[in-house]
Parts: sequence; structure tokens; C-alpha cells
Amino acid sequence: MSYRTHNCGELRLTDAGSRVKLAGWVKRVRDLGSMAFIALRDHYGVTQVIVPSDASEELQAKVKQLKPESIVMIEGTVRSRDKDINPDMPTGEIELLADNLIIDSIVEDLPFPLNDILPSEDLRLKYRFIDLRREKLQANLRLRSRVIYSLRKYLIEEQGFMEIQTPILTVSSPEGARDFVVPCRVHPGRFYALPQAPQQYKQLLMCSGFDKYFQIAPCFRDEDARADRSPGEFYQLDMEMAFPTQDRVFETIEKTFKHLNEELSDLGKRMMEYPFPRITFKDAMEKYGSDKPDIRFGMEMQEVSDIFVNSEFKAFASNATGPNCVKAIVAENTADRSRKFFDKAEAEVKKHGARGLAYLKYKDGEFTGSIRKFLSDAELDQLVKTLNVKEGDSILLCAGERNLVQKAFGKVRVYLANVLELLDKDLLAFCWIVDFPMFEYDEEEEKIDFSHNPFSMPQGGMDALLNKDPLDILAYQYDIVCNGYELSSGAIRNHRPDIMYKAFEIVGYGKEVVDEQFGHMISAFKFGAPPHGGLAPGVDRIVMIYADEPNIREVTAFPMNQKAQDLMMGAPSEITQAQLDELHLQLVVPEKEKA
RNA sequence: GGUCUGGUAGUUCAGUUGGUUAGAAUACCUGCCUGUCACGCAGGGGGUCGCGGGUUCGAGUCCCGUCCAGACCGCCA
Repeated sequence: MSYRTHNCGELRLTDAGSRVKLAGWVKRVRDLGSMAFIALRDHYGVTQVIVPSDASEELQAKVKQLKPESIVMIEGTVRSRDKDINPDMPTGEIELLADNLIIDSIVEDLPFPLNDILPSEDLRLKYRFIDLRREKLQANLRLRSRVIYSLRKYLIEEQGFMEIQTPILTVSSPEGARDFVVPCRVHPGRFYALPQAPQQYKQLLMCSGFDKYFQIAPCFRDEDARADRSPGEFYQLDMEMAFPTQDRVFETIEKTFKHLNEELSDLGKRMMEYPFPRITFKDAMEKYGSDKPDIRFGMEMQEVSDIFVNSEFKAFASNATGPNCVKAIVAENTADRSRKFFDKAEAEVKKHGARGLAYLKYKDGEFTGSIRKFLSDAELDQLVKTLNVKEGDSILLCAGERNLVQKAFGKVRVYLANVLELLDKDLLAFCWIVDFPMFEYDEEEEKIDFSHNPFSMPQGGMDALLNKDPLDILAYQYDIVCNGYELSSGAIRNHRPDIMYKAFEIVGYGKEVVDEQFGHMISAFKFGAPPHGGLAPGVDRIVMIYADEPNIREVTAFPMNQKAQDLMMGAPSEITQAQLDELHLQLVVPEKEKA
């Protein structure tokens, strides 16, 4: 006995005349009276089954019982559809002439139909096992599997990496995100933590003498969700190399992504630039207002403060010096756009805290627009020259405190790209953001703090820590970005205890504190730590980009909702008093959270 | 923790200035139908308009509160 001889996606005209068995889900029944058609679906595709008018009464009666998503096994003969082929289906040239049909299960009415109109997300997530039957989700998860397989195969076979599993139950760390903690039966009052990333383990593996490590690593962070960020858990391609330079790390990753893109060539994505361009953190902020810029399109912010230092236009002159700035974006071929177009762009900067947005349209060699009358001819000439403005372009200008202008105006840049349809979904614009500052001034705490990762090697090493203004020191800290998504942070690590102590001293932590919080790391570094570094690109985000999905839940089999609940399984859930007792736990649940 | 948008039939949505018995599509049920492929045709059942309160002769619609969802900010070394 067998359930099937073929799957629902493989029969072709050459199979005509064969006797076959198919099994699957009833996608749809089209009952024409004495004859009926059944669209039968499985993981591989859809095949049309015909129950002819001369079929047995028993068979015809069974067809009447079928509902969408019923599970059936159907036996019959493959035949050509002759004139009635369906060119939109891979199996559209044939159909299965049924003579035997077994209903394995008749289903209840579905909570939502499996059509192109998506129901609310909480309903989709509650019945995820049904939602996952959609072709798009099946394709996304197949793609995810291909991505992971390709990365593993290439890193191991072509780059000499090895995959090592690190613990899921580990220790809580004071740095970074909030930990998920796990109580412990045999150690009352003590907790494991789930790893935010296998960061320390991979560094310790380098100290152990492994040369090139990677892992498709689950990571857990108790932080709030975004469209591109799961609450709770996600997967990283976690990597680390011994004795690398920053360039060597970049080269390894660039080759890995190039290979991945070749493996996925059927998806038609092309890399904009290879090797990936490098943009300093400072330049990224000045030009794009973001450390994860989408560089598929231009429209960089340009500095025009100097033009307005002595301007009669006080709104710009007052912002042209000191901590403030005036920046410009040239939007090509937008001089014919309506007032509304520019008003909406202004609403966008205001949403992000800027005071306003001025604009100038350049048409027939003349400027018009909101601030034309306040500017001198000399200033306009300089704008044209500096910005290389062409006939039909318009200039958007934003003035104010530099950090604020960068951020708000940068959002307008992306907003405009969307409105002007400049985003090519088949383009992969990878770039490296490099030279992150090691330290920054924390306004609230009124002290110097690490700006990103305290375990990155400062550029210039000990000499820089001893002799430079801390705020001028850069780190061997980098991000890899694609199409505006941060795929990963990474760094050449600080593997020298003396440099580590000194770096922590600058932000006000004594040796005792470092020893107490990072003792095992420092200890390992004292017994022969090689220079090492790496990064950890997010697997979910890579798949999102290739699947053209703006939401991470569309590339995850069983995602949680924004509030970090699994609506299907009901997690998180209460546990019994007996479980609490065994774990030596007492609960203090806030009144309003009680069920 | 905050901001914005939304919540009306199983599902997706419409619902005008507050005014008759809250509509459409789809799904579901019944009947008809021999080439459909989103099959078609005829008929039928299905609603605490998220919840609570208020204004009003009258509230899906206006006001207040509250709950839920998503996107964003904070947060994410």
C-alpha cells in the first residue's frame, strides 16, 4: 500500500496514460453537476483531477462531501487535457481521470479562506499551521532553507570554517539587551540566561585555537519588536576568525554573499557594487543621516552651510555655524511637482523633529519656491554650482541642529525615494559602515561611555588610548548594511587585557569591576589570545531581502506577535504551583496584569 | 513607556450631516448546471458595529474611558 505514486507538481504530458495515485489537500472543487473538477494541492504543486459524468455513484457521492482543505487520496489515469490546457499551471497540460477516491479527513470550515486577501495578523498567527499552506509562505521557507544550506556549504567547503554549537543555557550578562532568564531547580535563587548572541563563546573558541568558526545561532533578546526585528528570538550567521585584519573579514563575507547570490541567481537579484563600498560612520551620518543607509539611490544630503554664513535669510544664517548646519538634497526632475508633494516632504521632516523644510524649483533657468524671495542671486548661483543642479531639478533644504537635521532629513531622503519610485527591488546595495567612534559623550550621565561595543579594538591600540582625546578614537567596529537593513555588526575584538583595562578605565570602570563582570574573558585573554574578529549577519533579514518581504514574520515559520506572544501555542503561559515550588519561585504579579 | 493608524457578518471591507429593518464581496447551506480552472445561475441562513459610560427624541457615526492589533519612537553592547 502507498499513499501516492507521484506528487501534485510533477505530472506532465509524457505521463499521459500512466496509472497514478495522488494525495493532498483539496484546494477547490468545481462541481458542474454530473462532472466535477478537483484542484488537488500538496507541497509541490497543484494537479487537476476530473471526476467524469460516468463515474460510479459512490465516487460522485464522495465528491459532494469534499470541502476545501479536505485530505484525499485519489487513484486514476493521467490524460491530456487536449484543448482545455491551463497554461498558468506547470501541470496544466494534463489531468487525473479519477476512478477511486479515499477521503482521509473531512475538515471543518476554515477560520479564514486561503486566498490572496490576508486576514488580520493575530488570526493568521493563531492558525499559523493553516496560514503556512499559502504558496508564498511555503516559498519563503524553502528559500530560507536554501540560504542556510548555501551559507553552510560555502563556509565549510570553500572557506575552511567549522560549525560549533554553543550553549543555550548560559550566564546573564550586564551589557546589552535585556536577558531572558531561566530558573534553576538544583540551584535555588540562581538563573541561567539565554544567549543574546554566542559572542563570548566564539571569542573563547578563538582562544582555544579554533581558526574559523561559524554557527547558525539562535539568539534571544527581551526587547520590543519591529517589522524587521522579532521580539524574543532570531537567528544569526555567527562567525569569528583568528588572526584576521578587518580587510580579511570583509573579503570573507563579501565572497560569501557573492556566492549566495550566485546560488540564488534564479531570483534575479544583482549586486550593485562588489567588493562592497566602505562608508565611514561619519560620512554615513552626514550624507544619509543613518548608519544603515539605503544606497540603491543617490540624493545624498550635501553640506551648504558655508553659502549661508552671511545670508540675509536669518533662518539659514543663524544655523550656518556652530553645532548647527544647513543641508541640501537635490531631487532630480521634480520641479514640476505640486505644492502638496513638497508639503508632504516637510511633514516628514517635522515628524522627526526638524523645524521645517524649504524648497527651490529650478526651471527654465529660474528658481521658484517657498524661499526664493529671501535668497540673493549670488547664493542661488553658489547652490547651483555646489550641488550641480540641473534644469528640472528641485533643491530641498533643511536647517537646524546638526544631529537632528541628519536624522530627520535622512528620513525625507528615504521617503522621497519611495514616492519617486527610485527603489529597485532587484538591486542588492551592500555596503560596510566603518570607523565607528570608540567612545561618545553621554549627555544624561555627563560622562564618556562606550559608543557601541566595549570589546572592540580601538584603532591605534594602547597608544591611542593613552595619547588621544577619547572622543577622537575610532574602533575596528563595522556594520554590514544592505538596502537599508543592518545585517550585522562586527568588530576586530580587543584581545589584550592591558588595552581592555585601559578602555574601561576611560569610561570610569576600575580593574575590579572589569574582573568581576568579564573575569572569564579577561582570564582567557591572559593565557594566549590570538587577535580575532568577526561578525554575525541576521539570517532572517537576508531571507527578507531575497524574498522581497518587508516583514520578518513572513520568513519565519512560527513567529510571535509584536507583544512577544505565540498565539498558536499560547506562550508565554502560567505554570503550576508545583512547578513554581520546584523552582523555588514566588510570583509578584502586578494587579493589572492578573487574568 | 510614548505617538500614529485601525477594530462593523466566518473572512475582507463600505457605511455620507447622527435618522426607516446596518450593506457588498467572498465563505457557508439548499437546488440547478457535461470542460471548469476565482466555474456559472437561483434561493437561504449568518451581526452584543471591540468593551463600558455619556450627549441626544434617536449613536456604527459625536464625546470620555478602556481593551486588542499593527507601524513607528524609546529600547535592541
